[in-house]
Amino acid sequence: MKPMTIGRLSSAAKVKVTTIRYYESIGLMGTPDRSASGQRLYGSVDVERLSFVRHARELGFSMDAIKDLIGLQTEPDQDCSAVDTIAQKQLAEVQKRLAQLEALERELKRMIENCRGGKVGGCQVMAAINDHSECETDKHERLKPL
Amino acid sequence: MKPMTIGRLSSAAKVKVTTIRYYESIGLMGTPDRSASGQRLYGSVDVERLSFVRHARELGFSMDAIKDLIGLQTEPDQDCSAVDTIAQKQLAEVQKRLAQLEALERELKRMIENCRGGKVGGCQVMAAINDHSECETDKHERLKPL
DNA sequence: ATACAGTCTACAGCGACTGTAGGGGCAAGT
DNA sequence: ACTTGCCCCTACAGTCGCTGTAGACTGTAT
Ligand SMILES: [Zn+2]
Ligand SMILES: [Zn+2]
Ligand SMILES: [Zn+2]
Ligand SMILES: [Zn+2]
Repeated sequence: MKPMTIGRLSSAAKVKVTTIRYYESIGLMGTPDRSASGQRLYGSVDVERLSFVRHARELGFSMDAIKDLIGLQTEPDQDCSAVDTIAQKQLAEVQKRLAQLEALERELKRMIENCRGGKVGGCQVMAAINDHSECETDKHERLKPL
Repeated sequence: MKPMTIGRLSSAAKVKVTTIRYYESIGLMGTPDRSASGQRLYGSVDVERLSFVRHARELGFSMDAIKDLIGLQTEPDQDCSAVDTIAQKQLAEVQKRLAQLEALERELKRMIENCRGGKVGGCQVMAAINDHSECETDKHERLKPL
């Protein structure tokens, strides 16, 4: 149960040192104990918490959603429907993005297939970017990070 | 052929006024003429160029790629293979992101299906986020914006 | 004792915008 | 001529989730 420094936590949880400090700054990791010289000290509970955050990020959850999930984790007697709602929202986001990207894939493929080479002036890829008429226009919503 | 103000260009090309000024600031739109009082003045060629940029953005191309495409557009006698290479790279990006998101979808679905309700302490969604062992780990690369 | 790796704070930068503050301009209606 | 109200201008801060940098200090191994 001896405390570990931020570097050890970093390799245990596979989250970069700078990212851990960033998470602390946005209130995701609480304020750790400090050694006499001011170094942050962590325990195994922090490894778990940080691994949880990492996996949630890998699943595409926003920091806000993760804050909510961590809040719920500390109240294990509450009904889990709040958790499931967050996960379902995330699934819906992922599926929406999938639909958008599938449309992009079709459009890009079509553009590339139509091009028979030659000069830029006659390139079908260029023409297709210039011309919106072949779009699945409703799929051209803003692509946000996910 | 009378010039239009930035607002007219904005509605003609469906790109926000602030975004047009931003594109100018990063060198994507050249430096427009100005009226005596300093207002930007555009012509129909700018509508086309800006629409091209918008469609390329909607297709997920980065600003750097779009700069390259615009550069190529002004040399219509070159071979179009450079264009096609950019488009193929973009398609590859889209397909990579699709694979990642499909893995996320499967993982989220499985988590949600496994949850039988009850308290947070026993929630399978929480458990699955805590436990990486059921992951398609290789699909957990960083999700970058696209 | 010295070298080297790790840690500290504070701040700037990324991409692709969006929003705000505080001003000036322009056409139509009265 | 004057007012109303929208349009335009610049310059800068904020968004998200980090990442990188600078410069100083600490901890450990040889
Ligand atoms: Zn081509
Ligand atoms: Zn399209
Ligand atoms: Zn549940
Ligand atoms: Zn996973």
